[in-house]
Amino acid sequence: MRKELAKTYDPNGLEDRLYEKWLRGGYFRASVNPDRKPFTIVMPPPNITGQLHMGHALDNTLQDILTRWKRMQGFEALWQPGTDHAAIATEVKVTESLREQGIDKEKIGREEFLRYCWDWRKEYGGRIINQLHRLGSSADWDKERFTMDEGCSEAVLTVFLKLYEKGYIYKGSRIVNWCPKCQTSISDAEVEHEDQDGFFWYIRYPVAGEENMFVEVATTRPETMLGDTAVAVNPRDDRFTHLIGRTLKLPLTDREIPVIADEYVDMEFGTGCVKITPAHDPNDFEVGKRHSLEEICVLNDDATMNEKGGKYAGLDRYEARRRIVRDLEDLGLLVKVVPHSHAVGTHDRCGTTVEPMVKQQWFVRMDELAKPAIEAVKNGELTFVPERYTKIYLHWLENIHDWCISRQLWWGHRIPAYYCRKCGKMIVSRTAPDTCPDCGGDSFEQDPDTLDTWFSSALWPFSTLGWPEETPEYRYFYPTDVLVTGYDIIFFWVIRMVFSGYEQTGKSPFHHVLIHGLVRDSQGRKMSKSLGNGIDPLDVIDRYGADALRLTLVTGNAPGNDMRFYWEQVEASRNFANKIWNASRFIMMNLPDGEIRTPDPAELKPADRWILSRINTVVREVTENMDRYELGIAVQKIHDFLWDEFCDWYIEMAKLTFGDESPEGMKAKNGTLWTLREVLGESMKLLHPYMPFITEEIYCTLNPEAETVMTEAWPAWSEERCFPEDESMISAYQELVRGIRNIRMEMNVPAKTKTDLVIACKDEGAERDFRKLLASMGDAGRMVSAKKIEIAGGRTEAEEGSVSVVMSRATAYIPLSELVDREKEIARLTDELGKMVKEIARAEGMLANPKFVSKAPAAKVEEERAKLARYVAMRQQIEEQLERFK
RNA sequence: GGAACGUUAGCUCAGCUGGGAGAGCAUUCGCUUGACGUGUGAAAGGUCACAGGUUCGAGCCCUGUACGUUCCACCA
Repeated sequence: MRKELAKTYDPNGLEDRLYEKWLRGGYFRASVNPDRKPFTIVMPPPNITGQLHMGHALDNTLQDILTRWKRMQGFEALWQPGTDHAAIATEVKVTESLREQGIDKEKIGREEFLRYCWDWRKEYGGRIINQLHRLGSSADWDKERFTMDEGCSEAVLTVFLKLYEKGYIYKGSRIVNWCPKCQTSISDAEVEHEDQDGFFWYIRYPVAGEENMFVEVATTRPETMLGDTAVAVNPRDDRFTHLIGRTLKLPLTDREIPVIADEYVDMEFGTGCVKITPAHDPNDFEVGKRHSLEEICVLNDDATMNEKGGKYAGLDRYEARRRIVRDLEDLGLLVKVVPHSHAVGTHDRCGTTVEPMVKQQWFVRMDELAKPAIEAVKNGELTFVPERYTKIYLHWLENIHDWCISRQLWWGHRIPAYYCRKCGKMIVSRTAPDTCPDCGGDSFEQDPDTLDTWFSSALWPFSTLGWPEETPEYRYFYPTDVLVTGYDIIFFWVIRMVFSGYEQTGKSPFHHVLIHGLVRDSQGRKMSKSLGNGIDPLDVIDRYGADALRLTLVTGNAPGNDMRFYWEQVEASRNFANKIWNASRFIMMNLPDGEIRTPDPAELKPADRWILSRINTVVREVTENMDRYELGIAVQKIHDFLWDEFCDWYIEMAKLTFGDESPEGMKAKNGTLWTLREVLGESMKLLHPYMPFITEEIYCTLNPEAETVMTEAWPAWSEERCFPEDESMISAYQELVRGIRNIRMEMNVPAKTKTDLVIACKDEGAERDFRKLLASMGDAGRMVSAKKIEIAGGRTEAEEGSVSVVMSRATAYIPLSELVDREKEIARLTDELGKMVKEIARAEGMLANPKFVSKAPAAKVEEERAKLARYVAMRQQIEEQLERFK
C-alpha cells in the first residue's frame, strides 16, 4: 500500500520521530572498514557548561552537511563527537553553585570540590549533546568522548612527559598574565586588548645627592612605581647621557634605583625616561633580565598591594593608585596629568583587567614546535578555506611566545610533577615516585596546578581515536579530513592541534580547515548575554523546525564570512520546506498503486527529458560546489531548481497531460509519473545533507522499500541524461509562455478570458519543434489561457486584428481584435524595436572590432555571431509587425 | 603601529579561473488555475564606494583614496 504524506507540513511532529529512527538504525555509526575510504571530522567539543547557541548551530550544521554528504558518497564517514571539561568555566560555575548552597570551595578542599565538578558534569554535561540531537546531527554518539575521560587523560599525560623529556616543557619564573578575579595565570591568547581612556602621570624622581635635580618619567600605572628597580634612558639620547649610572631616590619609598641605558626606550615618546618595573610589565621584565635588575612584586594575587607596598599595603590596585598620585602631588613630585588612551589587557572570560606578574609557571617552548606547523601550510599539507586565514595563522605562529600551560585551578588535568617534602626536589613522572634520588625522602607532594584546557583539546583529533594506543580506529580514521570551526578560535585551538599533531603523530591532524564566521543579530551586533540579543536555536527549531534553521544558516553565506540572523529568513526557509512538502504530496497523490514501468528515454516527452537533463546539470553543480566547500552556492542551486524549474514549470507541465485518458496519453503519463518520481527522489538526495528531516520523510514515503535516504548513493552526473535538444525546445516553450503572459498582463486581459493562439514559425525546424512540443503537452493551452493553439509555417492571416509576441524562432499571435489598441501596439513594438536595435549595435560593434575577433576565444566570438543573427531575425519580425499598423 | 575583510536593488547578502548584474525579504499590479495564499503570475528598482591603470572586454585583476568592520601589536 502506498504511503501518504501528512496534509500539512509539521516539522515538530516529524523531526524527533525521525531522529529516533536514525539512532535506532545505527546509521550514524562508523567503524573500521577496509572496503571503504574513511572520511573523518572531529567535532569541536562544546563545553560541558555550554548551552547550544547560534555559533554551535552553524558549526554543527556545516559538519553535519559534510558528513551526511560524504556518507552518501560511499565513504565510511565518522563524525567524532565529545565534550570539553572547560577548566575555568566549569570551576567558576561549580564554585558559584556551591556558594549558593553556602559551601565554601576552600573549606571543602580539592578532593571534595572535584567530586562536585564530576557530579555537575554528570548532571549537565549531556545537555548540550541532547541539544545537538535536535539539530539533526549525525555524529557517532556511541563514540562520544570527554577531554577528561580515561583515554584523553592518558594522552595528556603521555604528551606532557614526552614534551618535558625533550625539554619543550619547562617550569620557570617568568612574567605571565594574571587574572586577579579568577586567581590564575592565563595564556596570551586569553588576553583581550581593549583601548581604555586613562591618564599619563608625569612624575619626578629626585637624583640622589643633588638638590633640585630630577628625572621625569611618565607612566599610566603609578602604583607600580613601588616595584621600580631602575629608570631607563636611550643610550643615544644626548639629553640624558650624563645621568646614566647615577642613582635616583624612589619617591614614597626609601629605596634608591639606578639610571640605566637601554635601546628599548623610545626617545620620541613620553619624557624619554622610563620607569622600569620588572615584576609588573612584560617589557620591563625583559629590560630587567638584560640588566640583572631585582624583580620586586608589589601585588597580591587578588591585585591588592602586598607588604612591599609599605603604607599602601592591603589597598586595591586602583585605590593605591589614587593615594599614590595624591601623595606625589603633596610632595610636589607630580608634574602633570595628561589624558591618554591606551590598550589594557583583559581576561576574555571575566573581563577583569589582567595583571602582568612574575610567577613560577609551566611553559611550552614554542619555537621548534611551531616550525612544522608553519611548513604545513607553506607546502600545502594543510589548507584553509577561505585561503585568507592562512595569513592570520602564519602571522600568529611566526610571532608566537612560549605557551603558559599551568593554571591555578583544581578542575583539569593535574601537572605530573612531584616535589620531595624533605629536600624539595622536583620529579616529573607518570605516577608519584617512591623515593627521592637526592635525599632518599619518601614523601611527595604533587604540583597543585592543572593544565590549560586547550592542552587537552590540542590532542583531540587523535586522542579521541585512541592515541597513544595504535588502535585500528586511529590507524584508519586519522588524520582527519576537515576541521570546521569559527575564526575566533584559530589561535586557541587550530594552531595548537596542528603543532601537537605534527609533534605527536608526525602528521597534520587534518587536511583542510573550513572557517566560518559569526552569527550576528539583525543589526550586525555580536549575540551576547549581556546585550540580551541572543537567539536560542532551540526556540527557532520549536517554531520552524531544524531543517528551516539549518537552511537559514547556510543560505547566502560564503565561507569565513559573518552573517546576520533574520526571522524573515527562517520563515523563507520554512516556506521552502512547505513548498517541497506540498509538491511531494501532489506527486504522490498522482502516483499509481502499482509499479511504474521504467521508460526508455526515447519514449519520454520533451518536458520529461528536459527536467532530467536539468537535474543532471544541477547534480554536477551541487557536487562541484560542495567539493569546494561552497555550501551556500550548492544549496542555492538545489533550491532554485526545485522551486523554479521543478515546481513552477515541470509540475505545471506535467499537469497538462494528467487529463488525457487516451492510450497514447496513458503511455505518456507513465513516463511523466516516472520522471516526477525520479527527479523528486534525486532532489531529495541532493537536499538531504542540508535538510535531513523533511527529505527523509519524503524520500521514504516516495520509496516505501527504502529504509532511509541517509545511506542512498549520492547522485552522479551522467552522459545519458544530457538532452540539449529538449532543453532548447523547452526554453522556446518558456519564452512563449512568458511572452503571452506578459502581453496579456499588459493588455489587461482577464485571466478568465481564453483566447486562440497562432504560432507563426520562422522556419521548418521551428515548426517541427513546436508541433512536437505541443503534441506532447496535452492541454497545452492551459498555461497560456488559450482555447486552441494553431501552428502555422511562415505568414498567417491570424495577423489581422492580433497582438503579437515576437520570439527568437517564431511570432505568436493572439487574434482578439478588441484587444488591439493601434496606438498602444505601435508604441510597444517601437519600444521592442529600439531594444533590438541596441542589442544589434552592441553585437555588431564587438564583431567589428578586429582585436575582439582575433583575441577573444573562438567560442565567445561564435556566441556573439549567433546572438547577432537571432537579433537581426527578431528585428525583422518586429518591423513586419509594425508594418501592419501603418 | 601593522594586517585582513567589507563597500553590489529600499534592507540582508550571493556573484566560481574577467565575456551582457542575481536571490531572499520589502514595494506595486493581477490570480480561489485540479499540491502549496507558508501559494502563484507579472512589474518596478543598481553610473557594482571613488579615482587611475592593465585588457578587445573589469563588479571581478593592479595601484591609490574614502568610509566601515574585525584581528594582531610590549610605546612606558
